[in-house]
Amino acid sequence: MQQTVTLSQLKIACSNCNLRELCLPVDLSASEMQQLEILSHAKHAYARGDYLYRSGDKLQSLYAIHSGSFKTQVLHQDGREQVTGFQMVGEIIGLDAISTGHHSCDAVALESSEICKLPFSKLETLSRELPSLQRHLHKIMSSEIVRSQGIMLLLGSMRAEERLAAFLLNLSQRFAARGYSPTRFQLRMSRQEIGSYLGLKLETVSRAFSHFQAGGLINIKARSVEILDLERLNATISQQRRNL
Amino acid sequence: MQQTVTLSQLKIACSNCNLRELCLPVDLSASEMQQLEILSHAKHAYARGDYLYRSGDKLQSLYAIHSGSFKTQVLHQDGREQVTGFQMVGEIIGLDAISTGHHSCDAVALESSEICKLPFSKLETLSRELPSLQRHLHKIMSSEIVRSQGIMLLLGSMRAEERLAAFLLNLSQRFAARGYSPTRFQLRMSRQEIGSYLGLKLETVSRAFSHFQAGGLINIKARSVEILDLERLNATISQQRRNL
DNA sequence: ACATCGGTTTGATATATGTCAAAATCCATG
DNA sequence: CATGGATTTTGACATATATCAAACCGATGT
Repeated sequence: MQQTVTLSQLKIACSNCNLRELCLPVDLSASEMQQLEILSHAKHAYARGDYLYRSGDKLQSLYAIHSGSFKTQVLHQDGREQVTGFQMVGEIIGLDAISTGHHSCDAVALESSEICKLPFSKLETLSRELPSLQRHLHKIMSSEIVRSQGIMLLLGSMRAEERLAAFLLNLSQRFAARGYSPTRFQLRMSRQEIGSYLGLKLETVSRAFSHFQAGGLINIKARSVEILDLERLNATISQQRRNL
Repeated sequence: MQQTVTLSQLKIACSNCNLRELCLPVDLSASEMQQLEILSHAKHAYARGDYLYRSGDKLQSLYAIHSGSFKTQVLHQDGREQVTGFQMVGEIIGLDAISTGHHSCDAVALESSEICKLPFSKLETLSRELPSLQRHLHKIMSSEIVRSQGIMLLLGSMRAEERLAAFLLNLSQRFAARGYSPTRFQLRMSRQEIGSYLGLKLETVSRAFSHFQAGGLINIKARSVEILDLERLNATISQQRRNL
């Protein structure tokens, strides 16, 4: 017999560990809830620069970011590196390791951060019993696929300033979704890292920022950003055409 | 009571529908096998240029390519398009739709092709009962994530000829894995499409091909490719450095 | 307060790739 | 087998972004 819990109870359970991405507004029995909770009790701290995992590490867990932020990067043998994403509170990382059982990229803390580890084998077992968890896991993975389609579009067919505008707008939305200001925020990453992510050199990133500033689109001083004109920033994308 | 089937039986079942990616060398009971088979009986034909699905279409199935090949592409509102992948026999497409319940890209046949539809809801139900199917589904999704990391690296930090070399080598491996020659094959896509995929203009693709040909790395005439020097083609990548 | 060090901005110049255009080739169709 | 439209190749030139270098700035620690 199932004793269902209310949505608010569930939310409290979630906010314990801030599993924004993992929790769904679904009915779960109390015992199911408990099962879910055992997944996410341990919390681990990382300092700026710490590796959450490295390419080649064995798959153990997925990682829910409880606070702080991370970057993921892939390294080519010759030392080239490419930042593949910036992750913030509530996002799940580590999905790359499911494919081979070993991570295919590094995850590095951009600031002091806390992580909830979600042992993957437990997650798999549990998601066989909880369809809504299963569904959600699938959605998280699929979202990551969709996200990377967006990056491909960006890298493959946008020019420098369009890329940077897209980047800023994406951050803006994600901050907004977390209840922070969509127009004033701190960048957690360097120009170099932004450049790597966007397929640009750091100087190009810097110049594009300066240009946006000169145009009155943003205010930027070092790493603190204020978006002054979301409208025009949006219009920046898809203005300069480049018919690939 | 479970009556397990042998590996070879399973392979036969797979080769029916060529679900290279979907089937695992695992023990399944005969009834489980039957369940799996009901997924994959229908086969559908597509002609060159036909859409398998379009961006916005509702998620119905995942699609296993039984023969032929496809491209996937995302469209930006302004008409810009980016090819996000070329898929061939045995590969599964449609994963992008799981996230929102609607497809986020188009899938277009590059030649006459046949598709096995795998109704996603059945796949989800079934994978709750068959852990090895569950695991495999997860692996397929994760592989797609890993693949796109590779594309990001390519688009973000390689130069034109490196990209094209990586592209050719990737095709070569995939043909080899399917029992075809790794050194002689037909391209199913135009220079334009290759360019879109690699973030280059078609002229640049053409020039790079010509350059490889002049260097004795490949023989290319229209869409038929012969790789003459896999070694040096490999070395092309990671030679010209670009420290992003 | 000062020195130091990474990160950022800005300038001058170089270069890879895009753009435009024309010729060559391929392929489908009658 | 011939024709015409699409695709591909090649050339000349333009341009966005990289490269190299110097100055600037802000945080950190002495």
